[in-house]
Amino acid sequence: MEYAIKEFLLHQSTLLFGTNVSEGLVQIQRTKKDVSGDLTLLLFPFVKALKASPQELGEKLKNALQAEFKGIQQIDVLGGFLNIHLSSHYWLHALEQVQQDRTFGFQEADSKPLLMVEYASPNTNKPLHLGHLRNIFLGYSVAEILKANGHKVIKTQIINDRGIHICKSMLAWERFSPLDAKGERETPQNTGLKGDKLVGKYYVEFDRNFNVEAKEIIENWELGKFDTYSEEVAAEFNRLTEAKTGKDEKALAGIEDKIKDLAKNQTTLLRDAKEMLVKWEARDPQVYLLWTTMNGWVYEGFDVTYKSIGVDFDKSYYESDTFLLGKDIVVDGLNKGVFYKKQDGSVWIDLTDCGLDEKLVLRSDGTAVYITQDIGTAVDRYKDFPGLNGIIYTVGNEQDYHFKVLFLILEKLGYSWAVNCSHLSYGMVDLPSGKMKSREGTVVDADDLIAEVVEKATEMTRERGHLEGMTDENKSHLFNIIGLGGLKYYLLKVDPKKRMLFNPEESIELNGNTGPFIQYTHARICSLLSKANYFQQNLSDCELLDEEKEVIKLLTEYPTVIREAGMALSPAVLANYVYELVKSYNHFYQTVPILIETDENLKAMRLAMSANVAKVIRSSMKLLGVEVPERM
RNA sequence: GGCUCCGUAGUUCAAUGGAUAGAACAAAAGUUUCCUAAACUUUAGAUACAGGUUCGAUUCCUGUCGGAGCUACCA
Repeated sequence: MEYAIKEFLLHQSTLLFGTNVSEGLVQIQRTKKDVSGDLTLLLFPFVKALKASPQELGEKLKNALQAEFKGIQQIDVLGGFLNIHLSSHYWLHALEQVQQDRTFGFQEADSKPLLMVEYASPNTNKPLHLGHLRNIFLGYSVAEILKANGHKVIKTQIINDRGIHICKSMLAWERFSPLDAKGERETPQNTGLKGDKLVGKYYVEFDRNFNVEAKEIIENWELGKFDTYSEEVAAEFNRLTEAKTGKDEKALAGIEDKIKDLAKNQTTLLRDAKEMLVKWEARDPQVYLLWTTMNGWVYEGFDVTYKSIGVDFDKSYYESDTFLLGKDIVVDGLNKGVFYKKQDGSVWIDLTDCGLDEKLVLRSDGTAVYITQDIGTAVDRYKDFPGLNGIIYTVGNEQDYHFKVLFLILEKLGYSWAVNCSHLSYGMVDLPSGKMKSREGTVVDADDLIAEVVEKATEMTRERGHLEGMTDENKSHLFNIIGLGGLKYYLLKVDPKKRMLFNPEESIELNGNTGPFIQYTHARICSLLSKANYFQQNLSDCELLDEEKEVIKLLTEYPTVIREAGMALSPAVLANYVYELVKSYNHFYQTVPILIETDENLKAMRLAMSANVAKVIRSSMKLLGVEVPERM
């Protein structure tokens, strides 16, 4: 309708206004909530272009539109707004269309180019935490939304399974893990610990011992024991004395940090970890075995977590396979003149013409840096998946700059697909106590959190749910989807780009703008439909109440919402939509009788409407990765 | 220092440059002879500050103040 009116105005513009109007002037939008009407045409843009008063214009357009469109029941001219009321007949027809469309809101599958969505991207030295959960839910949901928009999508993760941090937990396990009666060190089997938790424990253990050792070194330095004293340390201590006498507290803290860093570099633990990394790179059999064993534990642990939250990947990439990639591309780029070499042999790209800095792409010793690898992996992925038309990287916004640089480099190297790559950048998750810091132990563990929300859901559902006759298996599935649904919805309803606050109490709330609230409405509709023995049938003409029109109006917006969510890569758009739909349905449910309605036509229509609300709830929540129950 | 992002009710979040800035939570008051009260209905409460562009600004521009991030031959 919106489109038809626009076309009409454009085609008839000479007749109506006496002159041509450009497309941008015709602005039609949904009528604001507390104003009566369905569509609103803005008159302001014409006022300026045509030098006519809004009233005058409004009346003229009102008559023309009413004569042209049968679906228009009434038009109000209110200030600069022309509010169009559409007829019951029109809305009934719209509902019928929603009803008949089995994949309502979705575009034809595989009608759009192949995309890759990368998300999760864990390290194998630590278990997953709350920040990963936002990342994972977001990436998964965006992949689903893109599919709904007709794209073919490959879901992928890149696992950071190598590097000094991995060696740290390996070393700590070798050094500090106690031996059991059989002379074995701790394993997931003999401790019952989840593999990722066990490895994470030793990463922490490394850090603890390493700090102790660094502290001892500093104490020795302070005592004047100079055996490991370098000139640099001596210089820092001199500065420290100066700062102390000058009482410059800011400088003092800086110098102390610097000394700490120097001490850390002197520790045998770090030295040994570095040595281990060198051995790993040389494929030392013993180190390699330890590495594959411990990583294996971690993957088993991750799989448990992934399974519990219902996400999966079509392909996993491992940094141990990809960390050498990209060097040949750099050489290529050097020849093409995209990069340049400095005197020490390091390779750079000059991005100052794009308002950025110069950026290192290869170290002076010829080894790769992070971005080298990223260039290599991106190119590699296009080889793995012919026809790939873009990669979406779900990575925190602290890497905004990195991705800006990466995409620019790819573009400069002449890869045409670089323009289709995008960084799905999301904000940090803060706790009420402030930032999550692994060092301070304020990280919220993913498994713990999931267990907690499910437990809470169990408790609440036992209290007020309708569980009669359900098997234990069904019950535990229900508790699971309520708890998880609440958590997912809580993390997804906020605009991904924005930093958000995670309030543990709110995340398990059941009232208000929450997952369970939406799930509840779905369950209630299912119950209603089963009591009515509902089956789909054609609708007869009838007069609609405002409450009914409101709901149908929202239903018809679903396809647009999916498109918008896809363009913005934002599940939040969908979450806000489904919440609005549910609110307006609940209002209807509370005000208008359904089962006890005596007019069969009306009753049938209300049931049909309810069924389609349930359908859209199911569909949109699925795009968020949230299951909805039929009873709760 | 340079660059980027963010400042909306007590709190957490909404609002393609459009009407009286929406919700939720918390607070106060109500609604079960009726379809699941995990619901619904009321009440009270906000655009950091100062300019500018515009018929019209929470939205765009400039400045101030406040917060966060990036600015590694780390990943």
